[in-house]
Amino acid sequence: MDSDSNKPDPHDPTWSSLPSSDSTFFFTRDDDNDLHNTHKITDFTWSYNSSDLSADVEGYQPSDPPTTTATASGSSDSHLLPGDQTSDIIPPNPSASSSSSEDLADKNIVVLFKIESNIKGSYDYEVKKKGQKRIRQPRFAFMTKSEVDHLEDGYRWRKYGQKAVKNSPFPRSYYRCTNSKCTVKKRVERSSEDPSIVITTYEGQHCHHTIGFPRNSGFLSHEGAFLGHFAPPMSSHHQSPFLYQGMQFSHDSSVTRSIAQASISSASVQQAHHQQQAPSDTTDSPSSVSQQLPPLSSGEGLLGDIVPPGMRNP
DNA sequence: CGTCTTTGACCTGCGC
DNA sequence: GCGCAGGTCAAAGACG
Repeated sequence: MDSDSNKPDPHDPTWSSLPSSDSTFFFTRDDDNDLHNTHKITDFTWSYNSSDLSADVEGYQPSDPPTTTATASGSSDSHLLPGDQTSDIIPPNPSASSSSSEDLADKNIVVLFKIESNIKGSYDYEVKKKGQKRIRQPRFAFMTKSEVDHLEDGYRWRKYGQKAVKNSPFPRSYYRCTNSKCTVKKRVERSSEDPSIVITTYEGQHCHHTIGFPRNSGFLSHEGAFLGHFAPPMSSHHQSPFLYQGMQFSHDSSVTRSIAQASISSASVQQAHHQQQAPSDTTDSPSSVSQQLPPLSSGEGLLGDIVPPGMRNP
């Protein structure tokens, strides 16, 4: 019964589903995880593909190995309704993060959230469009406290649309993976309630590697080197060095990698920002985010490219 | 010249 | 059927 207490129960008043568009649900817990009021790191990952639904959830503590791991699994063959799917999914254990909430609040990072439940109760639903069937793929959304709207995640994206969102002063941007064989899309929008939070929704799964050696883009060159450390080949089942982040990837979910990479990118930005704001603050845990990353040259690389000039140290 | 962003038009689903 | 909102297309322009 203990494990059930961590499941989002629609009848449990301590769990709530934040309103969001379409069929996306952000589960949070009023007593501990109010995304609008707290800035906690609660890193966890999801593995999700067409034949198997599973999730690895890990509480993250800066100085300790992951203390909480939960796994939920299911099968698309079971024809679960959306509610059933999400109720099978175990969100991060609030207690695992609460022990370090003071430190984590300083990191100024929000993470994230899984989701996905498909419209109309079907796992994959099809929509006829000009004689063709369009398959709506599973979606994953997460929230990141970031000043950067479009979080880098190791893939190249082409923006194909932007729309104003009702009841929100911030537009929603639509991106598509630039790989012609890849159908992954993502939406990026800012929370209307907390403009510092970026909501990114991925749809689909990459069928290719991240960008290892991109074109002559300064950012991507650094990023490629960065991801070269972190992103295993899709065929690899070795443990990812992302364990440094308290994350663990299961199977081959490139979407999961995208999410985690974006989260780390954001974490790096926020960490840089944090250091810039309080350069003399040495009270951070020695295993804070940036210190767990492979060394990057000072002011260069990922941080140097992501962080707006105004945020950088001179 | 290739790539990417912008942006108005268009398409689709849904509620009334 | 109509209107609204979300999502997508594609032409035009910007940029390196």
